[in-house]
Amino acid sequence: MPELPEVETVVRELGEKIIGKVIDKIEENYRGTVRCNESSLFCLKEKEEDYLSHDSMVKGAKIIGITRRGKYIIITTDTDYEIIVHLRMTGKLINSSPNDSLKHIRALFYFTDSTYLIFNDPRTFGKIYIIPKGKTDMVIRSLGPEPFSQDFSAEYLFNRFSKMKTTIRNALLNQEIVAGLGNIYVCEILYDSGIMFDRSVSALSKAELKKIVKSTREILTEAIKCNGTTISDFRSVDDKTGTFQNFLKVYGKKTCPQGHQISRVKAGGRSSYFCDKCQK
DNA sequence: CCCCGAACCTGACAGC
DNA sequence: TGCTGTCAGGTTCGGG
Repeated sequence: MPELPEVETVVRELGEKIIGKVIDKIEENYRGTVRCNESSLFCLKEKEEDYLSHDSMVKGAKIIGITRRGKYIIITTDTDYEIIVHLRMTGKLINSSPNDSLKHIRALFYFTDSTYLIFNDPRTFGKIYIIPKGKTDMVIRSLGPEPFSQDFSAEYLFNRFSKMKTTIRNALLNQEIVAGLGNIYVCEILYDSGIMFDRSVSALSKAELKKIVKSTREILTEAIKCNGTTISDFRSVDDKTGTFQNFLKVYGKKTCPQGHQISRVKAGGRSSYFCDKCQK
């Protein structure tokens, strides 16, 4: 469930359920999922000597808030620590008891009221970070502006793009430029903007950048209303699915709404879908 | 310094 | 049926 609208949906739904609960412990079922050592927080593979017990950091912590920054979920507590979750490709937070349908539980929150929060993640890319308050910036420091903030504007993009030599697709996927976009929404945004994915950023006009900013906000707004996009659903019983996949115009499609053939190329290691008639 | 491909993993699916 | 190859919503690392 990985791009901004999906993360936003998780945050909204989870907030109602877990705020006020007190953590008894967080169990790690797959080594490296729960990170609390600052020196190895972001390492792809946690080294044996970096492993640190987090038991004392979370025991008795009361959850007082849950918010989002980019694709990161930030759970605040009444202790000196915050819990930050990144779902990566296949991570899911599920507010239910462990059961046989959840075959890839990588971490498990035990609450004092005998309920659970399950972190299920087949591909094991997802991570849970336990970080002292105030050091949260370590995780999030490099993120660009939120798409809905004033800071994300045509003017901003124009300034940043002037020094960059990459494509608009790669730039929008870069979380340091703007936080929260992923492959699906970038494809949709560029189609809606009428801009070809491989255009060089420094060659884009202010009018085109304005269109990108507008399309980004419109598409994300609609997707959030739909509770996000659900693709290739190997989902479990009680995690709800989004419906924005019904409104996708190019991602995973054969033809665009104008009836033109959709093309697909590998770019930056992943598929880019586009219409060469609608996008220039 | 910037950029891209590989790496980190498991599962689904198409084709033979 | 069972094998092989490809693909998947993300980020980090290392080589060019």
